[in-house]
Amino acid sequence: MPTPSTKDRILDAAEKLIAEKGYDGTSLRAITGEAGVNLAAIHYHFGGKLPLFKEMFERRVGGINQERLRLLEEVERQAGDRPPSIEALLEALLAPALRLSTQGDQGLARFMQIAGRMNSATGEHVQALREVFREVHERFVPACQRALPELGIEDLHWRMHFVIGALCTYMADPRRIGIAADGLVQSEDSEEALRQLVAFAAGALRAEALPRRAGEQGGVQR
Amino acid sequence: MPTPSTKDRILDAAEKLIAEKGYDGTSLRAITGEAGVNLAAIHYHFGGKLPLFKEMFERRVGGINQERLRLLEEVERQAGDRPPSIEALLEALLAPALRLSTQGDQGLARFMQIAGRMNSATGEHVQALREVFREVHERFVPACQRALPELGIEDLHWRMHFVIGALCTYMADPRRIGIAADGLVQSEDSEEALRQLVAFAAGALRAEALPRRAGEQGGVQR
DNA sequence: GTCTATAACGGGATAGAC
DNA sequence: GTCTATCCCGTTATAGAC
Repeated sequence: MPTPSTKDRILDAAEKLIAEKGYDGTSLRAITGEAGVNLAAIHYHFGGKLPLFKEMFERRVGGINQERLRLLEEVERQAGDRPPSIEALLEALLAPALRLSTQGDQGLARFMQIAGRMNSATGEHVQALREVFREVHERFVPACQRALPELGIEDLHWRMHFVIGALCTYMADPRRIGIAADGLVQSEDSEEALRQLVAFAAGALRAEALPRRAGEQGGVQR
Repeated sequence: MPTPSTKDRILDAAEKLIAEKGYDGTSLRAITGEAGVNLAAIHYHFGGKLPLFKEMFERRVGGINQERLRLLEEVERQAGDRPPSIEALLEALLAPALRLSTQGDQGLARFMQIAGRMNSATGEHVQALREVFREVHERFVPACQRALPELGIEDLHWRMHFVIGALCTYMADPRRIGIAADGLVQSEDSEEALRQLVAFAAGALRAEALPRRAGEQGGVQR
């Protein structure tokens, strides 16, 4: 394989370091050190820290979201007129994110960490990139609605948000659940993670809504 | 009400700014500016940025976790010999976090944002504080196991992790779901959030595990 | 396209007067 | 307990040689 270009070396180094220390915690100098390039090279190729981050992010995210949409179309095609199964839809949404983090190179795994953290992070670098997921969101919500005709649209929005939250929390640190469970769980096996998360999310989406309570507010009796 | 002490003004200012810009994105100088105190006062009272963050965090987190444990004991007491309902357990875990963020002062709401973000953030300031939640975790997992005797302990660990992920994602930015749903959702009503998240998590925890697949890896047919 | 050198600034921390 | 002044370092960004 050919030696990566300077640009790619910078992108790879940024990916690695930002995965470890976050955007604010990673200096351009740290990146140049890791990449073995000069500080000025970053400004030459990217124009600054924020554009570098954007390009680093966009390099990866497109493929993942395209794969999600491709799988979604496949599920819908196979379903024909019948509503698709919610498990199949969830797998289309979740599998690319979970799977590409171990099938591809190490850079992809690091990128997934960054993406997972971005879901609940703050800062301008985050705001600039959040809309990249809008198309996926807007395609999957109606599809899930067809799969779950009994579920109100409000409830569905809440629940999709929670599902994404669970996904991103896992992605942000795939090892942590193994640590919390004292090694009882093979938390870095992406097929196991997918199996677990699909079962979890399908059960959650199929749950009956709880009744609204008459303002008593509190009390655990039930 | 008496004028808050310098120490409290610093803590309040740190809370506000870190909620907006994160730990790395908030400078001590920004905090002194917001609090109307001198830079040296921070070092005098706290000894540095990291100790300030720790004290800011510990000021709030203890009460929330104690409330969780108190509610858990109440649920277990009411259940007696019978296994408690999973909804009651989830409410004990989730209600303090969701409710205190709107019942208390604004500082509490900000704190909950920080805590939610810390769940999937990186950096040393995070690592230092993660163990504060261990006792809650270690008390709730067995309680949920009693409520769900059919669920394997491995599966339970995965699912509790996902539930916390959904909770923290909501806490990290309670308005975002309302934005994503185009105002269809009253996302800042903590009682509604509680109702939604308890229903979601109860359905998720009660779901049947999916079968392990025989290594075929991929394919959405089902 | 890559380098050195440096500008211009902001960061956390601290000494010492009051 | 609070202030000023300052140290020392790291930050992004840029000018200009090669």
